[in-house]
Amino acid sequence: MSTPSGGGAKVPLPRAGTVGIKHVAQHAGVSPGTVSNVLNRPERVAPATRARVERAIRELGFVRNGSASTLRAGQSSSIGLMILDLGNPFFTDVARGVEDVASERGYAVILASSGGSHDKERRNLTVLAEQRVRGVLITPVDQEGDQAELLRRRGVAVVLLDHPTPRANQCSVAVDDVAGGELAVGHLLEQGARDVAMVTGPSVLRQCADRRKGALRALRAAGLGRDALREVAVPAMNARAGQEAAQRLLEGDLPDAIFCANDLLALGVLRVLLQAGVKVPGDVALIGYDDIEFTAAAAVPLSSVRQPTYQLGRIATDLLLDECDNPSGHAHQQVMFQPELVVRESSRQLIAQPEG
Amino acid sequence: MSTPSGGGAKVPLPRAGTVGIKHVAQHAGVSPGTVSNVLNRPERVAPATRARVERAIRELGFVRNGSASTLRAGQSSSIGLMILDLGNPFFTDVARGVEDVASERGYAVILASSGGSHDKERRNLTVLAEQRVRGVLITPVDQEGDQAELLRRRGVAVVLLDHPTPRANQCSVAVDDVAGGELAVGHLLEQGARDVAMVTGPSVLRQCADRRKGALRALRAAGLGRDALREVAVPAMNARAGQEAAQRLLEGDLPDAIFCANDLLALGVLRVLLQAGVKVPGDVALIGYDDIEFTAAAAVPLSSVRQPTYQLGRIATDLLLDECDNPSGHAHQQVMFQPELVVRESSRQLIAQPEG
DNA sequence: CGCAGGGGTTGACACGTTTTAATGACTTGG
DNA sequence: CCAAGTCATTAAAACGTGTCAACCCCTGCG
Repeated sequence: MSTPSGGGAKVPLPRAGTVGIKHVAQHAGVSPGTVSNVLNRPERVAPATRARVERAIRELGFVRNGSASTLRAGQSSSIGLMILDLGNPFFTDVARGVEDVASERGYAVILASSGGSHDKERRNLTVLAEQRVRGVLITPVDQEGDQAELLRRRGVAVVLLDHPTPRANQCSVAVDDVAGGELAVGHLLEQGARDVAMVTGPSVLRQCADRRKGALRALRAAGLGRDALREVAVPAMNARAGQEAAQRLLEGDLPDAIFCANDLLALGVLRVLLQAGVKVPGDVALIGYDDIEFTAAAAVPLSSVRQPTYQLGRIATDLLLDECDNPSGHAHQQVMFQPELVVRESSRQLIAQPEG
Repeated sequence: MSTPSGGGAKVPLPRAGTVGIKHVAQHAGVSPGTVSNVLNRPERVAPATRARVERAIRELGFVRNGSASTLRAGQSSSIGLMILDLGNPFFTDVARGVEDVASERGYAVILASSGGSHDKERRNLTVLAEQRVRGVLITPVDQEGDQAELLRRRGVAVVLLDHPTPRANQCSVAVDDVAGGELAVGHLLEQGARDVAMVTGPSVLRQCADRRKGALRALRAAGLGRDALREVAVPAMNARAGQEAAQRLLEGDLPDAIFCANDLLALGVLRVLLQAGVKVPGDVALIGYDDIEFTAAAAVPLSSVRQPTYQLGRIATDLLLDECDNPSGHAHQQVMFQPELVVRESSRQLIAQPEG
C-alpha cells in the first residue's frame, strides 16, 4: 500500500523533485485537473476525492512547480523589494515591515540590495522583471536612470520607498529628509554651535542631498551663511566611512558640532573622536540620523532623527498590494511622514555647560 | 520604422510585459528559435542576424520570461538563502558574502529570513522549492524538524550555514561555538570572575546550546561546578531581550561577569546596567559574541568572540555552487572555523583592579 | 559540373500547470 | 418514470521558452 512504486506505474517516477501533477493524478486515480482543483479550489472537490489526492501528494512528496503556475497565470504572487544597503538597520527594519504585510496578504517577498550601485540595481531589477513579480518596492540609488520608470511602463506596479516623488502617476512613501536635516542642525545651533560640520555620503543619494538641504536651511534661519557648514563627503554610509571622515576632521580645527547623514557614520565618527581624546559633547556635539537601535547604546548615547521605519515598510507594501489587487480602481498616493528629533547625551551641552 | 505596431502585425502586441520571443522574432524577421539562440548561444548566430534581433529586443522592450525558461530547463539559476534574523548584523554580513559569490558565478540569490520560527522557515522553504531553486543555504532553526533533509531528498542541493553536521552526506560551514563559549568564559574566569551569568536565547537554537556547552566546559576546567553558571534565558536574541535579561539580573545579586550569547543581547544588557549605575567592567565584566561592528563603538567597548562572517558566506556559497554545477563529482565537506577572542574594555579588570 | 561538408536557420514539440467547456452521474420534482 | 437540473470530474488547449533534428544554401574539392 505504502509503496508508491507499487501501483502499475505507467509513468515511472524519475528523480524526486520531478513529481508532477500528472503523477499525483495517476497515483490517486483522478485526472490532472482534479489535482489542480484540490490545490487551488479545494471546496469544489468532493471530500473523499480530496482526501485521496492529498494522500497521494504526501506520499509522492509532490511540490507544485511555481514556474509553471506563474507561466500559466502570466504573473507570480511575489513582490520585489530593492533596498540600498543590507548592512543598514534602517533598511532591515523597513524590510521587516514589508515582509509582515506581504505575508499577511499571501505574497512572497524577493529581497535584493543594490548596495548603492546603479549596475547592481539594474541587474537585480532585470531579474525581478524576468520573474514577473507582481510589483516592486524600490529605494532607488538616485533620481536619474529611473529604472523604476521602465518597470512601470512594462506594467509592473512600482512604489517608491523612502523616496518622495512629485509625480502623481505613482505611489511613494517617504519621510521628510529636508525637515529632518533642519531639525538636526537647528537643534545643534540652539545648543550654541556656530561652526557645524556635516558628514555625508555620496551626493547622488537623495537622502544625503535632502538632509544637507535641510541643514543649510537651518543655518540660514539662524542668520548664518552656507559657508558656516563644513562638508565632509565620504563614499559610503557605514561606520568605516564615518571613521575616515572623523580622521579628516581631526587634521584641521575641530568644529563645534557634527551632523552625520546617518547613524552608522555617526558611530564611526564617535569612535575615532573618543580615541583621539575629544570629548563628546564637551568639545564637539554630535547627532546622527535614523535612530537605529544601537545609537542608544553607544559610547555616548547618540542624538538622532527618528523615522517611522517599520511603518514605512508596512504602508508602502499596503499601497503596492492595493495597486496589484485592483489596478484600475487604484488612486496613487504620495505619503510623506515627518521625522522626530531624539535628543540624547551626545548633543546636550554648550550653552548649558558654563554652569558646571 | 520605429513604430513597432507597423510591420504587418499578425500577432497584435498586447500590454507591455507580454512581449514574447515570438513578437521579437516576427519584428526581426526571423524564427523564434533564432531569437532564443541570440539569448542563449549568441556565438551560433550570424553577426548581422544577431544585431537585427538585438535591435528588435530593445525596440519592443522584450524581457525574457523567467518562468518559461525555468519550466523548460527544469531548474532555475537562483539559490535560496535562509537566515535566522535579518536584524542581526552577523547574518547580513554572511548574506553579503553569499551575494558576492553568487553574483560572480551568475546566480541570483533569493533571501529569506525565518526569524527563528519553524513555521516561517517551512513556509519560506516551500516557496523556494516551488521556485525550483538550484540549491539552498540554510541556517536551520534547530536540529529537529530538519526541513533541509526533505529538500535534499527532492534533489535540491543544501548547504548548512553556521550549523555543523556530523553527517557526511552533506556540506556544512560553521564556526566552533563550543570553543567560542569556552574562550569567552575562560577569559572571564582568567580575569578573576567566580560568579558568572550567561544570558542566552531560546535553547532550541544550536548557537545558544553550543555556546552554553562551551561555557560549562570552561567552568569545569577551572574546577567549578555547573551551578557556578547562572542562566538567564530570554525568548529572542536582540537588544530588547538583552534589556529584559539585565532587568531580571538586577532583581537579585549581581554576578561578577556576564556572558551574552550574542552582541545584540550584550548591548541591551550593557545599556540597562549603565542606566542602573552599575560599573562595567568595574562591578560586572561583560562579553558578547559575534563581534559585530557596533560592539567597538558601544558605551563601553565590548569584548566579544569574532567569527569569519563574510568568509562564512563566501565559502558556503562556493560549496553549494560546486555541488550544483557538478552534482556527481562533488565531495561533501564539513568546514569548521575557529573563533577568536577579542578583548576590549568591558571585560578587562578584576584581578588587575586592586592596583588602581 | 557534381557532391560532400558545414554554418546558419527553422519548425515543432515538450516542460507542468490552470482553465474552460463538455461529459457523466445522481437528485429532485412533476 | 422521465425531464431538468445540480454537482463532480474530465479532456484538451493554452502560457513562453529551449532544444533538436532537419533543412537550406554556399563553398571548396574532386
